[in-house]
This record gives sequence, C-alpha cells and structure tokens, in this order.
Amino acid sequence: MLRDGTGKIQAFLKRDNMDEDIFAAIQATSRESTISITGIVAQKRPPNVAEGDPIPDPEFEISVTEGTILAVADAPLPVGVTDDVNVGLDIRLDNRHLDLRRSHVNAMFLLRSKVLEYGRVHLLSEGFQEINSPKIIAAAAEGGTNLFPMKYFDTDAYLSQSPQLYKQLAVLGGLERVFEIGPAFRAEKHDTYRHLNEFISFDIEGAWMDDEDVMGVQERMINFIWTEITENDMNLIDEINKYRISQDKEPVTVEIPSIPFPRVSYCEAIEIVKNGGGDIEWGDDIESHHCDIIAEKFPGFHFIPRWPMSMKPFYIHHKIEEKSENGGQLSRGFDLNYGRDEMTSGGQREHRVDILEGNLIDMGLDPKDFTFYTDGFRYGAPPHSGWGLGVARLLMILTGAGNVREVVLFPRDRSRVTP
RNA sequence: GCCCCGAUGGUGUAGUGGCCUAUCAUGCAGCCCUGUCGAGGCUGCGACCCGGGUUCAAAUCCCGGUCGGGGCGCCA
Repeated sequence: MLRDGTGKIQAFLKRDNMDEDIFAAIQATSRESTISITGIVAQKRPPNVAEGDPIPDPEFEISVTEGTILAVADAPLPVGVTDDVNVGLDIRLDNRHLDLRRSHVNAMFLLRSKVLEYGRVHLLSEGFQEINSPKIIAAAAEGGTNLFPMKYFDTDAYLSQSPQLYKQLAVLGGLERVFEIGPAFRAEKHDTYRHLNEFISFDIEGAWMDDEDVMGVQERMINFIWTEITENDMNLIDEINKYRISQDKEPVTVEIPSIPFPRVSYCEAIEIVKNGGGDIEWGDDIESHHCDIIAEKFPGFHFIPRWPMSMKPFYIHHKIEEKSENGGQLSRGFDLNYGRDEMTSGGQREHRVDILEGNLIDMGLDPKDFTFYTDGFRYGAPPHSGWGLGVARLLMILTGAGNVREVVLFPRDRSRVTP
C-alpha cells in the first residue's frame, strides 16, 4: 500500500513483471519507507462477494514494473501509522511527523487550513484588510495575563500576548477595518484541554462599529465557514469520522449554526445559573461549571454581551446610562461561547482618552503607566470595536477533538517546548 | 497556584501481597501461503519509571523523586 499527500493506492507487485532484485527489495522494505515506483494504472480485479451482496465500486491499483527505495524507515515505529492500537496524545506529539501521516490527523490539519481560508475570504468580503502586528513588544498591550520576558539586544522586551493595542492603532490610523491571524503568547501556568502558552488568535477591529456590529461580523463569518465546509470539505469530516467510529466515538456532525446567534446578556446568564442551582452573584465571573448550566439551555454558539464594567479591561467602552437592575455599570464587552467553552472575547473599545484614563483610575491603576496605550488616542479616534477568536477552539468543534493540542501542529504548553 | 489520579514490552493494555520465569492486541524477526488489498497461518522476540522502606514474599503496600493525565483558577 502506497500513500502520499493526495491519498493512497495499492501497488501490485508480481515477480513476472519486474526485475527480481527490485521485487525482493520492495517486498523486504520496512513500513513507512519512501519508495518511488513506475507502473500501469489498472482497474482492480473485483473482490469476491457473497451472493446477494452489492458489488463494490471498481477500484484502481498500480501494476508495478520498476521501483526504487529512496529512504528506508527504521523499525519499529515509535507510533504505528496504520495500527489499530490507540496511542496516547503525549507520545503522538513527541512523534508528530509520524502522527500526521495518520489519515484522520492529516484531515484535521487540512480542515484547519480551510477554516482559516474561509474566515479570510469572508472578512475580505466585508471590507476588512489583513495586517501583521509586532510580536516583540516593550510592555503589556493588555492587563491581566503574564508575559514571557525576553532580551531585545540590551533592553528588556516581551512576547506579545495580544494584538489588541496594535490593531486599534491601525484603525486609528485610518485602516478602518483590519484583521490579523497570528500568534499570541501567555505565560500562564494553566494546564487544561483548551489552553496553550502559544496559540493562534483570529482578531478583527473595525472603525465606526459597535459591539453589536462586530458580533454580526463574527456570526456571519462562522456561518460562512460552516457553510463552505458543508459544501466542499465533507470528505475530511468523513475521514475523521472513520477513525472516530473505529474508536467507538460518536461521529462529528457539521450543522450550520443559524444566525443571529442567541444573545444571553450577562444579567440573564446570572439568572440562568442561579435558577439552575449554581452559586453565583451579580459581579461574579461566570466560571466553567456555571457555563455548563447555561450550555444546557444554549448548547451551541451564543453571545454573552453586557458584562459589568468592573470585570472588563480598562479599554472597554461603557455607556453611563446602561446599568443593571442593582445599579451596576454595564459595559459593551462580550464573549462568544460554544456550549461550555469560550471562543471569543471582544467588545466596543473606549475611544475617548479622558474616559480611558478615568477607567484606569477607577480600577486602581496609574494612567502614567499606560501612556504607551493612551497616547495613541490623543489626536482624535473613531468609535471602534473588535474581537479575538481562538482558532484551535473553533477547530475542536468541527473535528470533535477533545483537546486543542490535537489541532495544533506543534503545541506549546507548560511542559512542552519540543519538537 | 490549588485539588484529584496514573506510570507494565516500540505502542495500547490485563494484573490490587505468593496462582507473574506477567495477559491480550498491535509491532518486530523468521518461515509458510497468497491477487493478497491496513490479508491469512505458524514459530519466536520484547516490559513491571527511579531511589528508599515494610514483608518470609512487592508489578501489587508506604515514603520521596521524575514524568504524565484529569479537574479548577485565568483566559482565546
């Protein structure tokens, strides 16, 4: 059996058709060795089937006349490419180059490429342009998460944890609608199925748009991706499902999510969690176990808009008249969840520099420490909004992967920096 | 950072104090057969994470280490 990037086909060897030495060499070579063959493509002899059973579609094979062994594979293989045995994720990742040869793994990465392609196509169609922002930065672009420090010649620098500031500066500069697909680095010691220390973030930012506008962009983009996959790429889903069925796992289905996605405001979400028996109060974060309760009612994509301002970063916009029933200030920040998992966080940004500085003070921060951010807003700024989406998390939904590591080529987590 | 769990041939596993010179599958080696088609048959190869301890006896119990898994926090 031969396999290359485009599929697999059986090569039929017969002593009479070829040189005896070549026949013996190919017969004797190890699994996964790389060979080149010359031969005639022919329809296979039909298999014997029991009476009454349908005759399968004709298949093709190559009747080999010549061949060369290009590279011999060592044996045994550290991970079986065609073996029936299940292999642990850690061993697979140590040998990712072999793991990728497994057809369902290969299919997952083809699908990943398609998701990025369709996302791009859709954003371009809505007038967004692709940008690239620096990943080496001098200071935090966004509060909260820990940064990886690095040496930049003689000064200290960090790996960027978000393109947030730079995509905003691009919008302020008049690029109006921008998006970026790029890496983000977070020095958090988390260890879960949905976190990595390096991940690819799908980010957009648009001028003259509010939070509702960019939620619209997002749901249309996701709807477009799902639609295109349904129309063009079900062969990849089938390949994944063939494997899943062999492992007694439920096959994945691709159901195009209808738009608009439900909006479950933060205040409603709190009520749902409370009514579902969760211990939560207005002003608390909605934690994973709370999301489980919400997901019972909203198992698919759903937005959670209008978080309390106190829980969102200083750069999120708020309208002073938008308060909760208990008088708490609401914001224009939102999340997009799928079931229990957070896919996106975004919102309308604060474009007024005096309010930006007021937000910092309200949060107990010193505006002097954030001039790298606020200085960009001193010369006029349009209202604008945006979001960041975890690409691997989206892929988890489509592929049924239980871990983001499955859909990231060479994942970087707390305990893995190789290969 | 917190809580829980695990480590047996290359890979995935069975085994909870003596029945283990350790199970099964896959793999590997050799042979036979074969238009077989991720084939079939036979024979063989290959493992109890490391260091201490308890015990007449440890894969199995205890302690420490290393590595890994799951959950939480935080987030995308």
